[in-house]
Amino acid sequence: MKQAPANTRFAAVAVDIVIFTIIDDVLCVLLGIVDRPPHYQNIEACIGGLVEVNETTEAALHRHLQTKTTLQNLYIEQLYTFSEIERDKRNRVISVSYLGLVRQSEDVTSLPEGLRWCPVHELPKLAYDHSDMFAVAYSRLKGKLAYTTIAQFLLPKTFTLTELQRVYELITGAHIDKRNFRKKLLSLDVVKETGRMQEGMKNRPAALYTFKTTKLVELPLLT
Amino acid sequence: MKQAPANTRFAAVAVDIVIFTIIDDVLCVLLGIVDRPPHYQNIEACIGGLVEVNETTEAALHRHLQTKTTLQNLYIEQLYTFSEIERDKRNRVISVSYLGLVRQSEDVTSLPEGLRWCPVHELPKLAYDHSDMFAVAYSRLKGKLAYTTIAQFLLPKTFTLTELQRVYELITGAHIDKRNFRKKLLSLDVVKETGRMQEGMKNRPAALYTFKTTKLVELPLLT
DNA sequence: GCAAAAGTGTTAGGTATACACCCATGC
DNA sequence: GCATGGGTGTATACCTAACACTTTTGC
Repeated sequence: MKQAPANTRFAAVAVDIVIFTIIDDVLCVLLGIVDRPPHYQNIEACIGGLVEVNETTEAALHRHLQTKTTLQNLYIEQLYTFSEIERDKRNRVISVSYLGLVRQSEDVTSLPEGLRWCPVHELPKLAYDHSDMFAVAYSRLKGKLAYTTIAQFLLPKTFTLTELQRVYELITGAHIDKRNFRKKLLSLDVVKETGRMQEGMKNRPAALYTFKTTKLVELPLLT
Repeated sequence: MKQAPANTRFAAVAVDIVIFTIIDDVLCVLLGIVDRPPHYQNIEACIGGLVEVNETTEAALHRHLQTKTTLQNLYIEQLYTFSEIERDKRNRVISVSYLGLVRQSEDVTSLPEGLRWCPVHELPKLAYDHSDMFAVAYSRLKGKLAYTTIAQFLLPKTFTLTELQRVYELITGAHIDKRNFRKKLLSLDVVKETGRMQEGMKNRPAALYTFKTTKLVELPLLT
């Protein structure tokens, strides 16, 4: 195993991830119970864990996600590195934080013991500096919504245009005109009709769309 | 001094900074000679250094800037954290990188031995993963130029509108119409006339402007 | 008076916004 | 047939983009 330089026994490096999803028309974030007396008891935080000497921060993140959740196919991007000396009152830990998005689907709601989806508007005070971390993540999400197709990672692979519009409305908090939204979106040439229709609705069924690519595309989706 | 957890003797954490400035109408980046045999000889890199256990990454960055350069009043923002295991062939080092901008002024060109300003279009292959780091920094700079007033940190405190326009043209590589640029800029209400004029020009002297605030302001400065 | 850069308005085309009604389905 | 959300077009205001000449200064 590759060693750190002998004279630089350093702080631990950790990764933490702020994971968003939409459940029942509410934007939620994944929180886990922290139980680390004396400083952190009866308090929640984003999930994460230490980085080993022989793994990248991305590898560490995936390892912690696998051992602590059953979530699959997340969209992940690096967010910010937090290094305040007292950010973890127990030890010196530098944290590389990530933003994660999970598509809406059934298995999202089946979480292991100790984890929960918390609506972002009911967020409690979090352990460590995770309240700041959440704020950075939420701000990044809002920002990227406007000029990328990041919303796709909060929706099922196929979705109705109304569902996509709701993602924008939920996260920006603003009402969007249905006709203008569709006109703009279709002009950007990033989604295509699947030809299939929503089923089991008690009203007129909506056409199902899908993004042309699962990559994040940069373009001004909202003005 | 606060200790790292006993069981987490970790890789070193470093900071590195990609510093841009404009010299003689050319966008340049600060490089320093690296001399670390056997892997890194006769090669340049961005400046940086290790983070100590009892300092934040920002504090470490300022410490290394002070000891290695005479630059003052930089604009600095965190960029990205690089953690590839082999990114430094000598030891495991995670690097928190920063973007730095220095205003054009005389003292910018008086650099200590071993440092130089390299035009971004003549950039050599850099040590470690600093070529990637540069690419991320350059991309961030281009991106933020479009929707913030970040250009102010590449200009003297007072400047002419033509100088400001040149910053945009240099970094985006696109020609901008003078009349449209001025109209847009003035409508955004971020700069004000100082009332003073450029002196010593062999042509008509230009009015000197200044930004209303030295904070970074977010707004669409370019379409 | 000539060279060099500063400064200034108008028009046309495209984009954003505001707005209301009919349609398809389940019950 | 009624309640529910799906789906569609137009008119206006605004913003963007293209474009050329006069002004001021140093030499």
